[in-house]
Amino acid sequence: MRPISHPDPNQITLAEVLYALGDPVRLKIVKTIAQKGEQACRSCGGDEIAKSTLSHHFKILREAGIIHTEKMGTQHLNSLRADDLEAKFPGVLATVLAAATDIYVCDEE
Amino acid sequence: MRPISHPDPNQITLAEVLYALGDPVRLKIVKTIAQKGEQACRSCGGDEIAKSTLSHHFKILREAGIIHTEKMGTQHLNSLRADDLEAKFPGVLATVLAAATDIYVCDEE
DNA sequence: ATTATAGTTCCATAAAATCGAACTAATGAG
DNA sequence: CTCATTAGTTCGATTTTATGGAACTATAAT
Repeated sequence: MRPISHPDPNQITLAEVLYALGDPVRLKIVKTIAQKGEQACRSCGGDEIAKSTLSHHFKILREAGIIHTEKMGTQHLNSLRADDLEAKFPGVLATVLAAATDIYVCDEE
Repeated sequence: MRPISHPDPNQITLAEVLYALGDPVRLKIVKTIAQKGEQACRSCGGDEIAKSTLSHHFKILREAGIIHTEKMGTQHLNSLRADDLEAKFPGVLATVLAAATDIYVCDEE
């Protein structure tokens, strides 16, 4: 297992951020973290989606600079890089989250 | 050539909009229309990109509900559906456009 | 030590993007 | 009217990306 790497703020591009947000599953993950705080990967996705696919979605979000992933025991805690994003692309994450009314937050414990 | 169809406002989804915006070429097209008004397809894309690919990008934008395409003689005029988008997802398009400082507008005549 | 949990990685398949070439539709020149 | 031009679309082939199952790694708990 390779170490978890995150892009520097100056490596984050708008197109990549929007692309990462442009998927219902990832939008749901982001909204869940925004509303409920740090989340483990498994707490998003329900049973509908394969573990490997979920892992892939988190990778896309991480590489786009949207989330920060930290190892915590057996699980990975994911948080939003809200400050970095706000500094680079003011208002984008906030308006997107506000507009995501049709996306339901994950309800795992 | 099939007639040009556009989604109703109620068919427009946030994920699809963000996905459509999540590509440098399409972001450039949208920014160009926003800044310079209605544009023909060929006026965006320069020489780097194949005609068929450009056509595909316009289709993605159209199907996502971001642009409206109207036939005008031999060319197609594309305009932003800014009002529809603002009504559905307030602030999203505006903040994205404001954040797209690294995207250069097309300079064709 | 063994078992369980959380993720990742690998591999094969399915879906989407890209581009060249052939096509369609409207315009304009002769 | 016919022929050529311009603007886009559509088609088919190739490349890229997504998805999910199976095997693997790492930490924790019993």
